[in-house]
Amino acid sequence: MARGGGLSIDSDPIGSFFPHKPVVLNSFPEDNNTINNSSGQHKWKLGPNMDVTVTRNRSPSSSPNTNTNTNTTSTSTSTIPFQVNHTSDNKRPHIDEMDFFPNKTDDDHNNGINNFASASTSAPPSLDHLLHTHDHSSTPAILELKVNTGLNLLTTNTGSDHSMVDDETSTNSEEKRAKSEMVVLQAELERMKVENHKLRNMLDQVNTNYNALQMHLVSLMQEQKEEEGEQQVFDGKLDEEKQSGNGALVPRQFMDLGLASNADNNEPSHSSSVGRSQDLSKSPINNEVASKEFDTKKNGSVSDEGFDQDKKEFGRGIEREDSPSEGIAANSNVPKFSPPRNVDQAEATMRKARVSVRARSEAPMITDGCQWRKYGQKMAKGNPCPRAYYRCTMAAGCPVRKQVQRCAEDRTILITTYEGNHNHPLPPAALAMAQTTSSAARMLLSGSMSSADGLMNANFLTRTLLPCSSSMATISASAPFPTVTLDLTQSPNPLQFPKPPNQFQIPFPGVPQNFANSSASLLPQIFGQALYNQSKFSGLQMSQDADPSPLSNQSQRPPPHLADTVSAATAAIAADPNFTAALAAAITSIIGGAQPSNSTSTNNNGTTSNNTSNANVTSNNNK
DNA sequence: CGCGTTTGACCCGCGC
DNA sequence: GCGCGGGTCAAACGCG
Repeated sequence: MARGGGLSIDSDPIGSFFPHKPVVLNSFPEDNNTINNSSGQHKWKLGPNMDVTVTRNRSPSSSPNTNTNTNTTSTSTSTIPFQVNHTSDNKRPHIDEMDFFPNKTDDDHNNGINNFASASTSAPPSLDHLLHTHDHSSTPAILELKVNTGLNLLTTNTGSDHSMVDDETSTNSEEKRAKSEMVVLQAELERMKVENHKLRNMLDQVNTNYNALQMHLVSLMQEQKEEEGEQQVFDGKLDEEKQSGNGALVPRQFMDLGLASNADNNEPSHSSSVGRSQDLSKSPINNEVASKEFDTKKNGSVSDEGFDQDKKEFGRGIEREDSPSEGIAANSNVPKFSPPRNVDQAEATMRKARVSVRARSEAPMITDGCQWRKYGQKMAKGNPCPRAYYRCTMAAGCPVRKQVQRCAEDRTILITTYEGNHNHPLPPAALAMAQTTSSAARMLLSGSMSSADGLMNANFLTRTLLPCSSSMATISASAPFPTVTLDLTQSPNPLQFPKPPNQFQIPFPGVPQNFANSSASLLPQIFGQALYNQSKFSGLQMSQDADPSPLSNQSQRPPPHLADTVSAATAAIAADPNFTAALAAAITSIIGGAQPSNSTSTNNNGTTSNNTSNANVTSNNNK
């Protein structure tokens, strides 16, 4: 292939791999997906068409249930069949026994009660689990539960009764002793039943409260986001004028795949960096420290325990200039509840967090409202489709990058992986995707704190987002890059709405335009809100609620009808047989704009954003 | 000529 | 130490 050439016919290998051939749906394409499957993963079914994969950066020994994946990976893979009852929030779903707190550190143990509190706040199912697994109490949380149940008292009583019985055995018959024991055991059983009943009631109440709060918060978020979006559309030109006039950036909205609460967003000089020294040299306003320099200094300058290990653990590419004292806690107005070490770990995790969006599209790239410049392309192992690397060019030195690759199994699926934090305001057209990915990243952070959280988050996500439809979230906190995958490719119910097996669905023929528009506008918000909401609930994220991100700045307003919104969205999803195609197009349409692709897929309803950079459509379109 | 893409080379981390 | 794979660089190149 000849070099260069912006519009050469064969300049887009990614697009060229689109086969226009039959696609097998619902075959759990992640099995061979190089992005989702790059390392050890936990997979489980969350529903009829609901597969969630959790991959965690842990030592191989931390995964007790190890199955070999189809791909040869360096980390172990665990598959956990996991059925979740979506129909009842207050009913106890039967969850197979899992270790929600594997490999807890002493610090975690010391905060067991807090963990338990956060767990109960973020995901009620964990309580169910605790109830089921209290016999295996290896964590303070479970021990605490035991104490509350009064089981210890029962045990004591049993012991004393035993002694009484033993005293009587010298004078009474063996039968009397047996009877006494039986009475004691029956009494104990009754007590346990009462305790169990109480606990169940407590659980129900907690669930109820949780759901109420959950809905309330999501509704608040929803309302606020809508308001904010309008406000930003309105203010867009003003901000631009300010920037051009004063030369000072007025942060309006940042796409934040990292810690949104970090003040980095307001100070690009403190933003996390995925760039390298060469990039920095090109960027006059970029204050990022070159990664190589950092690498040479890090051992000396970074004394925080565990950080170096984190660097190794997450592989190369963790480039942060912030001292460990900076970041979440330092920039947060909320006191830290977690040990600094955990914060650092989480921070390192977030700085590496990636959000991957899987969507069906023939277009070479999803138009997400940002401007991207392609800087590389590589053949990735296990995927005949090349992976393209793009860098955000909306602002000099913006560290955000994305990778675009087609799924090996289903080349109609375009996998876009975002990494890094924008150091510049985003156009309104980019907000939807930015907020979605940002929220997903936050969720990933919360999920990365422990595998338990990951499970709970995924569970929460599916329960909250789409209680009656397919799962779209994959948590892949894998080494080296923890990733949240938003899977927009699966139809909600393949049995109800079987896809035409041999064709790629063009989004809008046959799809009511209003659906395309409505669902397109709803889904990213739902994703973002739910994900964000989830993250706010969980563990470490609780300690950084002083989130400077626009989402967190939202004023508290009366809760609107979020339930209506969600239900409307899910209904729309469920009602549309072309769900996946429409959804793929939805993203492109909602975020901005004109999909310049000349392909037959996506969004061509002419919805263009007048203020968007519609970037990316480049020569890659054809191929 | 500027801008963006292409693509081989290079760097780095990791596993053996 | 070596090879592999992911990620990035930057010169070459084409288009407008």
